[in-house]
Parts: sequence; C-alpha cells; structure tokens
Amino acid sequence: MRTVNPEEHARKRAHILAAAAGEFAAYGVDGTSTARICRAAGIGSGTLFHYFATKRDIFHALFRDDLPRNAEACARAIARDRPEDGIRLLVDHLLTDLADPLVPGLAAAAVFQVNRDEEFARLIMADTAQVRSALETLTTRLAAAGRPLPFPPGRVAAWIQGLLDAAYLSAGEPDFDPATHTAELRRLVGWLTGGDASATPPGTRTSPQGDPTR
Amino acid sequence: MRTVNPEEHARKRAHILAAAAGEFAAYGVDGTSTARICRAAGIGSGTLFHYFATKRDIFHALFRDDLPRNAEACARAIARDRPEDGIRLLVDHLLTDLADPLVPGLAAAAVFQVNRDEEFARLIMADTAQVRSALETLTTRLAAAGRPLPFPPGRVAAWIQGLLDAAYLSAGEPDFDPATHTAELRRLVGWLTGGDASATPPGTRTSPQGDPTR
DNA sequence: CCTTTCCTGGAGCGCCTGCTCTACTATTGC
DNA sequence: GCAATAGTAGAGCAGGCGCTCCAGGAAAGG
Repeated sequence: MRTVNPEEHARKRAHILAAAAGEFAAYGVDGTSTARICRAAGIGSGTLFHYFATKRDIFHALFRDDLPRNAEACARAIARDRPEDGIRLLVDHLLTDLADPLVPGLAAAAVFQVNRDEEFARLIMADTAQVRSALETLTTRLAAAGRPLPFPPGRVAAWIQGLLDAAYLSAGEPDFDPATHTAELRRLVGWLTGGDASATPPGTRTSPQGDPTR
Repeated sequence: MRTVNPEEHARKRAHILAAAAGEFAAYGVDGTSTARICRAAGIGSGTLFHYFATKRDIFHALFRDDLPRNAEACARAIARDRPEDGIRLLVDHLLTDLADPLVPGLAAAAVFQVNRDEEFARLIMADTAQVRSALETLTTRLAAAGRPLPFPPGRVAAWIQGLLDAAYLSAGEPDFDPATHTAELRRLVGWLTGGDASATPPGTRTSPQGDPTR
C-alpha cells in the first residue's frame, strides 16, 4: 500500500492555483488555455488534471478557498459589542487584498463568470449572502440604537457591499491609490451608517487623510 | 457602376449589432462564436465579415456608437447655469439604460474586456475621461461656490462615476430595483456634492422615494 | 441591354482547444 | 524486496474556432 501525503498534495495544489491565478487575471478564464497554466506552473497536463477535474474547477477553487476565512470574519464582526466596530472590522477585512496587483484582473474575471457560469454564481452568491447577512445584522442594530440611517438597514448593507465590489474593480484604474480610496470609502460608510461624517470640517477638502471614524 | 446605399447599409449593420449584443451579453466575447452571431442575426458568415472586420470589432462598435451621444450630454451638462443641475442631468443620462435587461451582461463583458483588450480599453478610457472631465468641472464650480464637498472636486467626480459603474454591474442581482437604486444613488450623489441630503428627515428611512434634489 | 460593384451564403482551411490515455517513475506499507 | 498506488510528462484526439474565399444573385449607372 501507499497512502497519500495530504500536506504535499496541498502544497502542490496551492502552487498550481497560484500560477493559474496569474494567468486568469491576465487573460480571463476563456482566454487562458490549460496548456498555458501548465507552462506557468511548470507541469504537464497530466499533472494538472490529476489535481483538478476541469479548467473551470481551478477557477472555482481559487474563490472557494476564501469562503471559510470570510465566514470567520463575519462571525468576529457580529460578536463585537458596538455595531460600528463590527462594520469597520468587516470592511477592513474585505479590503485586505486591495493592493494586490492581481486583484483587478481576477475581480473582472469573477464578475464576468458570475453572469455566465451558474455553478460559480452560486458559489459567489453564498459568500455574498453571508457578508450581506452580517452587515444587515449590524446595520439593524445601529438603527435600533437610534442612528439615523439614510436608507433601510438592508439597503445600507447592500450599498456598503456595492462600494466594496466597486473598489476592487476600480483598483485597475491608472491613478488608483489604495490608501486614498480606503480612507474615502470609510468616510462614505460613515455617512451610510448615520455617523457624523457628514459634518465636513473646513480644510478637509484637500486632505486625503484624516478620517476620525473608529 | 453601382453606388452603395448608406441608409440600408446602416440598417443592416444595426441589425447585426443588436443580435450580437444579445449574444455577447449572454456568453461574453470569447464565449460567443461568430457562427452564433450569424445564426442570431439570420445571416451567413460572409455577410458578417462584410460589415465587420473581426469579432472584436463588432464588440467595439457596440460601445463606440455611444460615444457621440455621451459627448453631447456632457456638453449640455456643462452649459447649465447651476452646477448641481448639470450633475443631475449627467447622472440621469448615464442611468438611462439601467433597466435594459442586456445591461448587466454587457457591462460585465465590458469590464472584462477593458482588462484584456488594449484597444477597447482606450475606447472606454476616452469615454470615461470625457465624463470625468465634465463632472470635475461641475464639482469644481460647486466648491468655488462654497459648497462643503467631502473630498476634493476630482475625487468627488471619481466617486460619482464609480457609483454609476457599480450600478450597472449590480443591475444583475436578483432583487435589483432600478427605481429604488436610482433614488438612493441620487441621495449619495447629493451627499458627495455637499448638498443637504445628510439631514435625514424622520420617516425617510423606509421610503424609497422622496429625493428633493433638483 | 450590359457592366460594374455590392451583397450574400456557405464550404472549407489551418489552428488551437480541453481533456484523455498511456507509459513510466517515486514513494509508501508490509 | 515486493506489491500497490500516487504522481508525472506528454503524445494525441475529436471538435470547435475565427476567418477566407468563392461563386453567384441583386441592384444601380450608362
């Protein structure tokens, strides 16, 4: 008998995934041939299809692996005493990879794939629903505490999520600055959650920093 | 001799473009074969390539045709006396097609293509820059008039544009309602332009309408 | 009428695709 | 050391691709 070494297996799998991520980000799913992934990973096609059933499966795995981490972040956010802290925590977590150069390409490929590939759509939907639910719980708590939200709690949650998605897509623009964008996004979230961010102190107009929300 | 009939030519071209738009929205550029476009348009491949040089060219034409209309809208917006009217005009113009069922698919395909196809990226960039410039002119005028913008005028313009893009992408979500989304977006734009939208009157929290900005 | 050009469908070409299959080596348990 | 199986490379296959090319119908000018 010979048993499988799960650790080595996972390492090799991750190696292939990393190589595939670069190709998918650059050329998309349809635009990336399996031969290209093999070349990038330095393996033969036999090896590739030993680890993954289909090309689509590779792309799915790239996002499926993030699901548990997001679930954990949601749980931590809800556990916070002050809802605004939870929202801040969740927003920060979801913005972690904003500076990753692969992100815009992968985000574009993902948005595209959601409209095309039903199985992938369900995968992403599960993740989205999870985050949405957490955000809605938190915004509902804010509303219950008397915060004057501009929209119903569910809609506020939807907008926060929309802003996050938009951030990842705009990360590919030529003069994109993650720090500025993050700061401004927090400001917008502050307004959406009924914070005092609407009171604009004079002089802030030209300063990219200076967000007192915490 | 025989002369070309430009009117008939344009009609046929538009017919092919309409058919292609449906296919591109459903399957993307790579996922749509030229044979499929031919079938959808009820023509042979000879005809298709008589009107368009390449498959990519068909996709480009789909967006290139909108450029002059957007330019005109920008000009009209800048010509307005009150900058907030101009912004409102431009935002409304850019949200015209939000209810079109093809829009989410085409937007996804476009976002994807921008990251892949350099020529298409330049095409979209030209359109984006044009709108951005108009918005920035208007927000700068607002700032000069003493309006307390939350960010520098250029950044406010960028955010308005980002919100518009996000709207088109989220238009594919299951419970998307164009009217609600538009109303809320105008509210956000109101805040971004230093309007009084931040003062939340009680009872607005559950009302999807009621935006007094004009 | 004839000529010229536009317009058209579809056969077909060369190429590339995702994936399978086979032959082989490396590593494990006994 | 032996058997069993995990892991690997790459040739090869069937099918689909974008696009070309050609033969002929349709329509305009003279």
